[in-house]
Amino acid sequence: MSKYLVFSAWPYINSEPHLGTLLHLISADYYARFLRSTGEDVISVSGSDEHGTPIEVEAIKQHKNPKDLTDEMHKKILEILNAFSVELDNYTRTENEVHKEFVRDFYLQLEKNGYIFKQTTVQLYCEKDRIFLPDRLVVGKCPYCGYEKANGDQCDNCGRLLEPTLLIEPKCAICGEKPVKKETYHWFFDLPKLSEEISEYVKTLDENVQGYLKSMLSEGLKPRSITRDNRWGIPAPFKGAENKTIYVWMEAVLGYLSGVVELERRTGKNLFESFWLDPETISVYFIGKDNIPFHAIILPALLMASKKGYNLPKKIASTEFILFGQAKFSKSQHIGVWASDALSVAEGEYWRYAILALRPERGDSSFNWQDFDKMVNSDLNDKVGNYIHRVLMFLNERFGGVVPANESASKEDEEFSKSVMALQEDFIKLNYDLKIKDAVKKFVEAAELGNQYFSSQEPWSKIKNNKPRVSSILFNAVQSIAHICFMMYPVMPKKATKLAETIKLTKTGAPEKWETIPSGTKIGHPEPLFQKIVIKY
RNA sequence: GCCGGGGUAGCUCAGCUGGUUAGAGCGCCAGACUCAUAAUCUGGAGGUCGAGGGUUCAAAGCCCUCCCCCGGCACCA
Repeated sequence: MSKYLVFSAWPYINSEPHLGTLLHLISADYYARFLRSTGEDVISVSGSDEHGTPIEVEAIKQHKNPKDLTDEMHKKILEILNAFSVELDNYTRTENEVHKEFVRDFYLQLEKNGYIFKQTTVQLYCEKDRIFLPDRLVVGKCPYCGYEKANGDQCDNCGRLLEPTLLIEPKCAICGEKPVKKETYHWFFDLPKLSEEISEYVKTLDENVQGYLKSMLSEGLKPRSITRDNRWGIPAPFKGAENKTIYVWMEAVLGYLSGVVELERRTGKNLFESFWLDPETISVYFIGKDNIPFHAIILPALLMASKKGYNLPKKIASTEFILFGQAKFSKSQHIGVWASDALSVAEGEYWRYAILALRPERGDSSFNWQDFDKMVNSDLNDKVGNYIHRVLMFLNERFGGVVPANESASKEDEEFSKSVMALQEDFIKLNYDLKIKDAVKKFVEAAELGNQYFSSQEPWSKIKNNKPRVSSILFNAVQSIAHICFMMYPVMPKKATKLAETIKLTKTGAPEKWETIPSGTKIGHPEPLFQKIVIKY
């Protein structure tokens, strides 16, 4: 048994989450459930990332207080997570007091350790909105192609990288007024000081992750500013920084720690020290590729700089993007699938299967409704659901719902049980290797084997003259369902739990033996586990 | 421009430490069965593996050149 910290990237809650955001939360929930079902010691944490400029801007647009806005959004997220059966040990938010206190203490410690310095910079400022504008929030005419709506950091039309000062007729993206240059000062994290340690550390990560960091590392790490002139955020703890807040990213990543502190206080168990300070703890981070620098460089560097001996990220399970057809999900262009759209089409657990089976572990993967239709109606309903149902109905009709004895075993039975057990072993190994996309499909493959077995053995015709043989067939078919149930659990916990109740499967762990449901067990009345859905597309 | 990922059957993808006639699912065509939510099972057709060159007894896989798509390039979270 090992200790595991399972984390999902914290969703930034300026808008409703879409499939891509849900992917990490569902992956983390899946993985935590899998690990626990095999007997590991697991803590899973995530939360709403709710500070920073985009939310402040959104609040200005909606004429709301940022806190009221994120209160609403956080509540909505909790409902969404519930609908997708995501039950982490602690899903919290960056507005919680434990987090704020933790972050302030953490940065004071870094200052004490000599990793913080102050520097003056010049930025664009909107006098009307009283806000410093990040590059992206400045729009204007591209000096290269003349595109009117170029952002301060990049022109979407010609793709060139820009500086806000290069824009012709720069305007504030919020109100359209012309911004002014204004001097300000910020506190910086001295990342270069840790260059060597970070370079060494990065070598312990997946090659895929290293690829994304190559250019960053070869160009040399640069200091990273910790503070912002925003009003909405955690007040910076440094002397003279009373009117500054901490840059969202630099505080949100610390939620992985504060979330465990919070959990510890709630449960009264010694969790923080036990998990976070144990170098043997296996920490797994489910994130998108866009978050790699923060998780593979900034977070470890912060942890190193604290000199507390915190567990550095061990496995960064980053994924590529889920595309909608050929296009990237886009809120402004209404491309993609958002949580509430998804739930109006199918229940959350169907989506868990679809999203995990689509996990873009290798390259970008693309979502389309035809495939989703197939995954739900064919994989889940026709193959898995129908296999379970046909077996249990047969058992009900011919054996009064009582699992018969294995009276007349045959070579085919043995082959079948071996194949299913092999699938289960694959399933376990793939999960430990974080090949979730493949692991998730194993219960469907098991049901396919079951359907083949059942069809080839034809118990419905043998029942006429060879009942002992039929007893064995049903015995084996029922056992296979127990194994399917185990593999299905992390994917669709509620469905699997319902199935477990029906077949009287009491043990929750991996069935070690083929014979998991003893002969003589009276199973419950079978109800179809899945329903077909109708999708308009 | 630099860095990274990708380009394999109509579609979605696997295979990529080089080695039998390149695989799966869906879709399509044909057949079987009736226990089951008309579900299932069996068989078939279909690809010069982005382009060209090279290394090798042997390349989808390694090397070189080029083309196309996506992402990153650090005060966007």
